[in-house]
Amino acid sequence: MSTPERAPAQAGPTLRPARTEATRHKLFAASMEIIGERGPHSVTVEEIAAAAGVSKGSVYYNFGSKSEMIGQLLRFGGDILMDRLGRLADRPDPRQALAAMVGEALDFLDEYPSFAQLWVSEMWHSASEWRPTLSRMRGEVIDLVRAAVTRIDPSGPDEDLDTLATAVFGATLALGRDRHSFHPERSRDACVRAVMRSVAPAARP
Amino acid sequence: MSTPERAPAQAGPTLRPARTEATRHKLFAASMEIIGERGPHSVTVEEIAAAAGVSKGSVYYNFGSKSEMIGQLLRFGGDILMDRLGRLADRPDPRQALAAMVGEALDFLDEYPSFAQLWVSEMWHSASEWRPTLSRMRGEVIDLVRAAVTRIDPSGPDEDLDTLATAVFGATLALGRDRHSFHPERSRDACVRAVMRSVAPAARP
Amino acid sequence: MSTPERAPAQAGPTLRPARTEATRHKLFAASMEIIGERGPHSVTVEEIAAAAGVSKGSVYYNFGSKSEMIGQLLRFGGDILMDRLGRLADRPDPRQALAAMVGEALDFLDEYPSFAQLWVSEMWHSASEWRPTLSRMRGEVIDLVRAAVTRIDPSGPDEDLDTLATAVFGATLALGRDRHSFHPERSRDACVRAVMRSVAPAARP
Amino acid sequence: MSTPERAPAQAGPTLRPARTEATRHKLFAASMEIIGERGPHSVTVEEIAAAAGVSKGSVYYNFGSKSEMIGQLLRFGGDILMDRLGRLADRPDPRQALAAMVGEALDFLDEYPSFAQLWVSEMWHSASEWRPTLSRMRGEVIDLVRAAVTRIDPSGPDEDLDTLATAVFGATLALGRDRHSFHPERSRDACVRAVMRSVAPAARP
DNA sequence: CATGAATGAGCATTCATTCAT
DNA sequence: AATGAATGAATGCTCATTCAT
Repeated sequence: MSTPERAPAQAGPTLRPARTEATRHKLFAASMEIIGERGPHSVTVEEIAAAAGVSKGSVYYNFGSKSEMIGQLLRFGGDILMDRLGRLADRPDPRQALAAMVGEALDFLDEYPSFAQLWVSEMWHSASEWRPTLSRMRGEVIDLVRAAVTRIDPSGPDEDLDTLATAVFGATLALGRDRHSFHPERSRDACVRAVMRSVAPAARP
Repeated sequence: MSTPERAPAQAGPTLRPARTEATRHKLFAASMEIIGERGPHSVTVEEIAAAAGVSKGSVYYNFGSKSEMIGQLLRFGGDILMDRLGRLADRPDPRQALAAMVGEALDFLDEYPSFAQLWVSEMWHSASEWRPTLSRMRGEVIDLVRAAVTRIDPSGPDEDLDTLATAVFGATLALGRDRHSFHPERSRDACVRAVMRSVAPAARP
Repeated sequence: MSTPERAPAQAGPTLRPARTEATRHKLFAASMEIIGERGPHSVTVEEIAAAAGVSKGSVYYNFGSKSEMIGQLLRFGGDILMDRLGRLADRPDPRQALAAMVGEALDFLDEYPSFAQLWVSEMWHSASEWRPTLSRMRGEVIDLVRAAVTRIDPSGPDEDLDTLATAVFGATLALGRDRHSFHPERSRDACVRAVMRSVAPAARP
Repeated sequence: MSTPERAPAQAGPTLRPARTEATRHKLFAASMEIIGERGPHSVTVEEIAAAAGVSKGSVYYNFGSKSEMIGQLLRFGGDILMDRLGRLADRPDPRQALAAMVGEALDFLDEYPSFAQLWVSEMWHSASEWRPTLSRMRGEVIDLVRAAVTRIDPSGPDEDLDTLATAVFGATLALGRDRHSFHPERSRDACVRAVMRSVAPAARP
């Protein structure tokens, strides 16, 4: 809204927007660091600004409000995740593709624990200020997982595929957060194996 | 802390504690209703008191602080869940036992959506005020699930059983919340089936 | 709005409302003192609270907002003025009645200079937050003046009586403020005489 | 203060000052428009700059501060009024001269309602930032009116003439603002007549 | 001359908590 | 056992002002 659009990269005029962009990234980085750990309500704008090395006023100049800033942070993080998962979706072997995606998701949850925590906390909040963004993010990830799951076993009704994708998603999310909070010793591979059991080849009776 | 212990149910002296107990339950009920929807930080003590039909002072008389009140609310809800899951743990068929527990958990998440949301939001919060309670609750549920999972397939290392239990737990939680927020039409059975795939009989190659 | 209604004056239950009433009056008195002199925007809630000897929170407990408090202050002051003018309206001699009202108004402007300043500043502000209150106050005073003017000389169209009443009102207001700001030496009588010239007996040619 | 003095109108060097002058007038026009309506404190420098189509920095380059800018605006408006009234002062018939001035003043208040509002709001403010300017403006106008009034009826002490001039001034101001805010239908002539009653020929008993 | 990103002191408002009744 | 008026520390936000370009 109050976010000025950048001019195309050129000499001279580019310098100012670059300054804005730098401030914004510093704020994203600082927010990622501290918001998730303590929750969006417990972290003050002043803390975020200080952590980013800018003034409180800069937050408002660049984002307009604390809420809007967190909203853009969510989009920012969601784009990173989608980008990383998207690269793995078209591996030839469908089971390997899903395993790679689960592993990548675990890595992401590991690298951005604060973002992950924020996401889990807010995703199913019916009254979250960031519902639209959160809802879209969830949808995109679920779609990606369902596509991978469908390639493994296309039989069965669509609803079941969606349900299974949600189960895979939830298991991965829980394992990722659990590794951070309660079981840092648990290996990435063990987690991937546990999740992949739900798409194991069916037993032939 | 400042919560006075009730005298054993007797005539006369019992009347006052009964009044206290009533106030307490009204507060639990009102909190469950609104805290989960809007988050513990966004809800004020005044709102909770108003929703319960008591005065703000009553909250402090009965619980000592907002934080302590939410802590007791968490224990209250956790006890209900553990009680309901515990009854199903010793069914003869291990697979049926786990399926029953997953189903029961889904029912619980459905009946207490606000509690469920509060739990998901706070469980992996490293700086949550209610970490000890939350941590214990998570541990108890995971233990129950791991026991059920172990009865189905005791082979493999302990860590893998724990990991699998966590995956089952996460999948169930995600499906329960998702039914509330995004897919109210999804059937309980479909969710149970999806979760149970991770403990499906292994394929014989 | 958030202003709790007082119980009828009785022993016991009356104490609490009395406390509220006392706080409110202290705040009115303090506001009268400082808001007019420096303008509503330049005075902070903290200053008002400090001047009244209460805490900042009390302002919000009792009035809900700074704006609402000033609105009630305007009503409070307007009621005093109307009450004082109203008592003089029915004097037998119409010219004496108007002169008394002008004099009383000058006294009022003298006793409550801050209220007077606030009134002059905001009365014709098209975007004032207190437009409705201000508009009603102006209407009531003008009505009173017009009635007095009409008793002196009922001839002529209604519009002219209204216009004349406004002229009398404006002249009185200006003289009252001018005495405060620029001419403290100017006598009350001289002011009344100047205003009364506009309702002087017409010359017989 | 930081306002650079313009070079005398010459070719070449005049271009830049012309640009400055244009910016300045755009800012005066925009300020007149919005400051009166919403009050000097409620309007931000950003809004004024945006309304004038210049940058915020330009305001500071041209005026040094918001306060100084409003001060110059007041002088600007005051000069226009004095200029217009001054032209009418020496009409042969003294009563016609005053009537013409009152009418002209009403026209001015009509054409510059925002300036008028700002003036009324601040003129009697004991702590106004623009006291000196405001005080001088008031003095000049009152002097003009008193001169006109004196020509009509030179008898009586000086104080009474001053008082009468203030009454005429106040009545005119109130009628002018009232026409803008509450009675747009009221005719200019009716207002002039009402004001002129205070200098009507005295009745011969 | 002009711009606009950045600043930080200042302010209205919120809300958990206290305590006299 | 309960109440509600009062508190004040904490916080989101505003806005006049600065300055590098």
